[in-house]
Amino acid sequence: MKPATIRDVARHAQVSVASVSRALNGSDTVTEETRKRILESAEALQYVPHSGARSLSTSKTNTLGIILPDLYGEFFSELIRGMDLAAREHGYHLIVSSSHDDADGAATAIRSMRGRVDGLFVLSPQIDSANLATAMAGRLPVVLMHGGAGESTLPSIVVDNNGGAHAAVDHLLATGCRSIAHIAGPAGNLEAEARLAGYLEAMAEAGLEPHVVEGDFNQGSGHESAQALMKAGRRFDGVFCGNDMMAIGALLAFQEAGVRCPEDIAVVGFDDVPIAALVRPGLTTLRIRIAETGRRALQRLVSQIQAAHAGRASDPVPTCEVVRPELVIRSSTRAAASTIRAADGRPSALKASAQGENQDG
Amino acid sequence: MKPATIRDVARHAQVSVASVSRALNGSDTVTEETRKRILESAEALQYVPHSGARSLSTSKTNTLGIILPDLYGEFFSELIRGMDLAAREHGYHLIVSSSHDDADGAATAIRSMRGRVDGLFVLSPQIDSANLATAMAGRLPVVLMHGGAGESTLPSIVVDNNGGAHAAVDHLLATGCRSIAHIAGPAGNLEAEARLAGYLEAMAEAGLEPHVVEGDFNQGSGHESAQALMKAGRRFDGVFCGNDMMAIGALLAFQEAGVRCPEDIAVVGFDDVPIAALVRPGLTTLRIRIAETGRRALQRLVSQIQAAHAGRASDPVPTCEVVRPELVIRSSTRAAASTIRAADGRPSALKASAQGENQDG
DNA sequence: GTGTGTCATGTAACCGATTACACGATTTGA
DNA sequence: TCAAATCGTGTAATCGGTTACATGACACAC
Repeated sequence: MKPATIRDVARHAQVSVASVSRALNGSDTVTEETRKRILESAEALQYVPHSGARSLSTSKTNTLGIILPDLYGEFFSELIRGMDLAAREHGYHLIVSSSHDDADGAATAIRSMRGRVDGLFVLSPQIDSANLATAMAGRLPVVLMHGGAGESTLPSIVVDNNGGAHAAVDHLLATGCRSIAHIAGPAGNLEAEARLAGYLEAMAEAGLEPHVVEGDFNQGSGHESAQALMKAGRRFDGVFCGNDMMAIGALLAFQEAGVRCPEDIAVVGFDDVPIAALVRPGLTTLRIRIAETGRRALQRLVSQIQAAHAGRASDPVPTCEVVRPELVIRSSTRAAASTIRAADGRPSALKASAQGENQDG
Repeated sequence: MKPATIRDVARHAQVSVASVSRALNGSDTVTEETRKRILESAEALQYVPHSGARSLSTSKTNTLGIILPDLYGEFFSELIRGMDLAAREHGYHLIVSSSHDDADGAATAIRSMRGRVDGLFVLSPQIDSANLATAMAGRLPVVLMHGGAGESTLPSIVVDNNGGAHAAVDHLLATGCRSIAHIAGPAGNLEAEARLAGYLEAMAEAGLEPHVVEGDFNQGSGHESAQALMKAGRRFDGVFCGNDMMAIGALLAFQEAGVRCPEDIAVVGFDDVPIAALVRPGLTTLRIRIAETGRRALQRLVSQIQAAHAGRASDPVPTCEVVRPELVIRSSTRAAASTIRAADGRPSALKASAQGENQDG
């Protein structure tokens, strides 16, 4: 009835527990014949090593934890997909804890994971969670993933939100826009703030007057903000939205008001969520290869763990890896001025759009 | 340097390890004063109990595993969100293993989780994985989640795909459609097959001639299948698609061909993914409360574990819980015939659409 | 034949928590 | 005043692996 232990297997195969352990872990010197006998016994008894016992003696759990914020949707699952694939290659399991919308919740989650993971990913769009992770995690290897600048004292992977915002504005400029507004994400969200900063910088560089409306990253707020823009005293010919969902809300608002996109106003989003390729007009946006980023994050964490295990405390200089978003041009923006003469259609935009239909690269 | 153990805490607080254990697990009788001293020592030493050691002596891991197929996107993250919330309430952690597109991969994942979880969720749209789970899991409590009929010998939660398909066809009939096609999901997928069966039954009941095109659940195949329908000898006034993504592909194909929806052809999807409310026209579909389903699945598994622990082997009759999808009417279908005379607009449809805009209820 | 080295295998200590049982101190009741 | 009950705390066995070290068999060299 009770699950078989290593001693049961040893008895059944008429060898010692040490031999069983050696045979099962492949490593040491065991005769081919005894190994075979042991494997057969293990099979016969349906033996499964007790991970707790193993982790007790090796002081490794082969498990990594992921602390996620409350943002759900495509981003979440894509990230985990990439991580999981990589984790399996390295022989790790993944424990997730999602829906932490505040720093306290994240702290509790981190605490409850300590002792059962070898390393931790912390995704914290909230401002102070970064420091918090430092405090909570103690000696646990951590990889931070957030959208702020690289001022953290921990190894991290960040999206170059600032650069992405720059690229968005530059693209709008290149397609002839001169009056460009920004629908920003919620204050206090690092990603949102970095994108806003990038927008402001790019506008300043171009010598143009910025105009910002604050949204909350949801579709509804994009809709409202777009209406606010249309009511504003000024006429805009381009909008850079803090993320795709708000951009889609804005597209709908323009459509309802009879404002044509991109003829009257061009729209750029951020993230390249799958919906972005499906709405009409297709949304020009900045793509982040999420699964790929997850994979890289995992490799970072694993090599950090190995380093820690090998003696070296950790990276002397915790490096901050940057993921650069990539501009995906679809029909919500006009073709760049330089290509507009090439054909009557919109060749480059169409091509980019078609390419954008398939997920992830 | 090394993490503090319970003995370190005991020494620091000048008590025995037993008292520390008791104080930390809340349960037993400990003087308020010693408890306080112990908690202080634990805090001072940054003590974190070793989960492996604990699991060794209690033979519990407080961890549940989730085996997921390769389907990614909203469904995945919503499900885990619901599960995770419930798991936290019950004091459980969640280990995920995703991207198992075949039975072998799932088997490997199940094997590698044995011994480190107290129970397992298996999501298996592939036909034979159900039996496979039985074989692999051994005495481990399992909750199966799939879309087939309830013939399994294990406790399971299934979506009533057949009934949902019925409802979709009935709705199309009620709005006046008489020539209804079905864009099916891939053969071999339980969900797809149950939806197809529901469609065929409903059509037979209505005495109508069915017409099926096979897709693969992706947007692209919906697009192609819709084109195939337009080229078919017959003219259709309604399409029921196996899922929302294919329905969206179909909507685009109709739009491109100048076929109006819902005037020329009405479209119904399945799943109610968030995009469904965002496309124009808003997609009428069958909503599954994914997060809620995840929460219920978790409670099932936990009570099963408790039952097993309390002595009873498991449910004598493994019950199969059914989740009934709910029809969400948006503007991709006409209003039902009975309400069409109520006003010139499309009151019931609009109302349902607005309601459908907010996620999950 | 004895010594030395190699190699497969066995013995037992250890990892860190839980908990049955033991123990001593105090309270309660007759 | 003594026996019994109650209560807080300590001691040590236990969970199931891993692994340093011990052991014994055998080969080879002298």
